[in-house]
Amino acid sequence: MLDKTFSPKDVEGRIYAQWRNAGAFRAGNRPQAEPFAIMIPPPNITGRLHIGHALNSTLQDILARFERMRGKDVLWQPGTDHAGIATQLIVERQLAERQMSRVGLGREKFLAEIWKWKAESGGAIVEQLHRLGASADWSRERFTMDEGLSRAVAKVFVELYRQGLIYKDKRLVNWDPRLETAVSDLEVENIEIKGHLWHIRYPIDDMPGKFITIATTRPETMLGDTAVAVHPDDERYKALVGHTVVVPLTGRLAPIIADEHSDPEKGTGAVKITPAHDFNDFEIGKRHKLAMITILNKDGTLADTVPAPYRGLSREAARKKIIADLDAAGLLERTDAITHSVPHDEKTKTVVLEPMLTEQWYLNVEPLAAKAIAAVETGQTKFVPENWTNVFYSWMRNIRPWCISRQIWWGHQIPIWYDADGKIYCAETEAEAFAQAGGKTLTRDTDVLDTWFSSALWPFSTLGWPDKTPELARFYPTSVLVTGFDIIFFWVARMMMMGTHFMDNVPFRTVLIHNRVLDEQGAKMSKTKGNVVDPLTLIDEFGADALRITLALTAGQNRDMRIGPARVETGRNFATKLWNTSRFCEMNGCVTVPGFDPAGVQETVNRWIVGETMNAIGAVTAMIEEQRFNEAASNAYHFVYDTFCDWYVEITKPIFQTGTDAAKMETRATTAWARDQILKLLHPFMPFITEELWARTSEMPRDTLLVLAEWPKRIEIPGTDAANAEISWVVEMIKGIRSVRSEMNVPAGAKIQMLLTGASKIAAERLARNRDVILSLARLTSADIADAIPGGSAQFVLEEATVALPLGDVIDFAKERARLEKDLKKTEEEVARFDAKLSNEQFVSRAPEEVLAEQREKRTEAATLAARLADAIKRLA
RNA sequence: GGGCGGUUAGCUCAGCGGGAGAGCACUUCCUUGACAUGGAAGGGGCCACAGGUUCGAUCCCUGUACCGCCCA
Repeated sequence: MLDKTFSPKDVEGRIYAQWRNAGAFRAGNRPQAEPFAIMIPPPNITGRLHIGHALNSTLQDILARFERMRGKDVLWQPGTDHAGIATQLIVERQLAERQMSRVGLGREKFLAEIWKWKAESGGAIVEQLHRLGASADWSRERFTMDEGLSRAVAKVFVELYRQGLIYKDKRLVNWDPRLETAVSDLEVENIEIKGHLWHIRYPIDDMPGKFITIATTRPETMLGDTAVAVHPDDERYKALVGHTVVVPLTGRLAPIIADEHSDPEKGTGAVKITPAHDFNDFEIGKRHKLAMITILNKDGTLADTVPAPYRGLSREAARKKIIADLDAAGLLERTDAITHSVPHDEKTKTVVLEPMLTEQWYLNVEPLAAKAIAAVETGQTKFVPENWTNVFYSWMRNIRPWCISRQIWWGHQIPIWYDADGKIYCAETEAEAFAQAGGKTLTRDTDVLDTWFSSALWPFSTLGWPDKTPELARFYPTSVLVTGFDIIFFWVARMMMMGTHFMDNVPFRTVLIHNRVLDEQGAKMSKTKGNVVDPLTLIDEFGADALRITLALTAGQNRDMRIGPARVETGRNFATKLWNTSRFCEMNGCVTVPGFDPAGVQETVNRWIVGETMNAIGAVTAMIEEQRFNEAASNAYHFVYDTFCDWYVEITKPIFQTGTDAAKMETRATTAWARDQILKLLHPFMPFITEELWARTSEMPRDTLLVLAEWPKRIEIPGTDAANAEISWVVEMIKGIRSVRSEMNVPAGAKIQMLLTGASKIAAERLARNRDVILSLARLTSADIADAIPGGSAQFVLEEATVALPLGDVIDFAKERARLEKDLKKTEEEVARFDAKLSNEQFVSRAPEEVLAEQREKRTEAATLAARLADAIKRLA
């Protein structure tokens, strides 16, 4: 006997182990079947499961379980990435606590420390995915720093190098002065902060007493100024172009140049140019062949290239001193308070990044992007929803060279070696490089590659590339990638480029972009705000199934979704309902009958639920196929809750109490069958509870675990339409009676009589067949056909007939009249609306015939109802 | 500045050319033999605004306002 409620925490761990022991998640078990592959967007090893992962993984799992049940050979490829910067940061911090440092340890020992950390803490997120029920093939779990994946990285680098697409260049990069490494453009977060616009006078060298005033938000960079620029058409400054200024505090002479970049509307219209510390200025510097003076050390302090008083100062201190010094010199004209956006590091959002002139490795991604764009244009890869295609295009069409080197140690070290003369050798292995160099002494480039470089290879490196493995042949291109819109640039774009370039085929057929998860108030979750919803807490409190079905129900076609405990309660309540309805089935002896044929049932209510179940199967299947998860979940939810629990189970209760043996037997079998279909339909959304019920609702051991059971198929069953008409009639009858009872304040316990007048032969037969159900669910003592309606009756109209409830003294005539008149008024308004439409010549002549017929039909129905209501009111008097 | 999304019941959202829907919240009633993590019955909406297309617009088009996101 099932317990009264479902206890997720007692079940989830056991069931998950059962699935894994059965090898249920393994790919490759069905060599004859159609393959279906999903690549997990690898979470990074420093990560903890957040609600976004929970949504992402739930959707992938729904697809994986659905396709597995449909008989496909499913590969859901799991794994993690090494998160170069984040991981190094964590381990460095831990070393600092032990009074140790990265540099102190040296590269080799430091890397050993990271591997040690990875072994201890790097698997947390994987464990958390297990708790969610993720049915990934863990036997194939990969890590971007694995031997095989590292080999893929080396091979890709070498090939791209040989193709001339990877090159070294000295240009501006976004520099993180705390980590002392270059970071990607995408890892820069521009944050609006309050600052100042300082107006500074630059004396003109050959015009004593004359100044040109520039405006800047970063006065400290003036120490690296090598020009002042004005717009060529700016009349105010035309005469000054070609003259020279003396850059204050440095005494350096710098030309006043004309360049379209200067915006006459902004500031004073004259801008200082610091080519080594500003992206725009860098371009201007190149155009005008200006000197590029780097004034910062790698740690962000001022370098020896600046005048002595400022050397070694932090950027902040230097700014303060410079402003004070300018002020003292009478060169500070004005200070405006403004807000402007300042580049910060994405991780901590506390470090101001600097454009720095450094030598880095770049990948010329333009030719790769062209292939990726073409693949989307020709429909080889589709974005769902489609409008994300434009986001992809706009990024790809404006793509810039990708700076792939990082000045850190944790990651794939760049496969480049230098000899004593600085000659470059690029090879997949050290031995190969030595061979190339003819045995010369070589030193390896100390930089590592951007983490995304290896992530970009994920769809094929995890399948064994560069080896020609069977998995690669079978599962590439993968079926669908499920991810959030925030990483279209980061990851999707890069996988598309590497996939099309190296595999000559797209990495995935569909890119499914899901919602971004906000908190219950609609705010972006962040640690600093403290509004992070922890999925594990939700799982502890409500169960993984409750969280999953809630996520699925909420995952609509809009951009955001909100999640919090209050919402997950809905899912938990649904799980309880499912549990208890199964418990009810059990108590009434509903056990699965082998070979049960749903087409063979005789009882109307059974034929009806068979038809409804088929409809639900059709709808849920179609909606998952269309990747409309909320629609799929919602269809399943309402079928189970409304159709099965609220009506089917209630209608069959009298059969179990007073029905014939044959009716009981058939109803038990049908109930068990419908319940089994429900467990299957819900399995992708709520795998734990359905698996548990699958096992516990069967007297005989099941042939298979539910996870491997066959997805139900929708079949046309003859006679379900008639059954549906009859049960709908019964339901309307019961609802009508309940409604009148409630409005007339008939006590819930009081049993009353019902008389059906004006009934057709069909209605009379329906009443006879379903009398027990109606008596029970509407709480009646009798339900009979009558010729006339007794006085003191409450009434309502059911199709051609009128239902009368002789309430005698109980009835409040004024109230009853008001109730009927309200209905009548509504119905008459409806009739009037249809009349207006149907008397519109334009409508009658232009609307399609079927619409016209439909409107006439509806008009007739409404008119009939109105007439009956009018009769009912007349009888009251 | 460029691009994209949103504006529907108190809240969160579905719907998307021919009779306004769900969940939660709210009101009333119900310790009915699966379930109070439950059941029954209700109240509540000029579908942001203004034009246009159409026989007909919450739905399509244009514009406006406001909110949000991304990019510069």
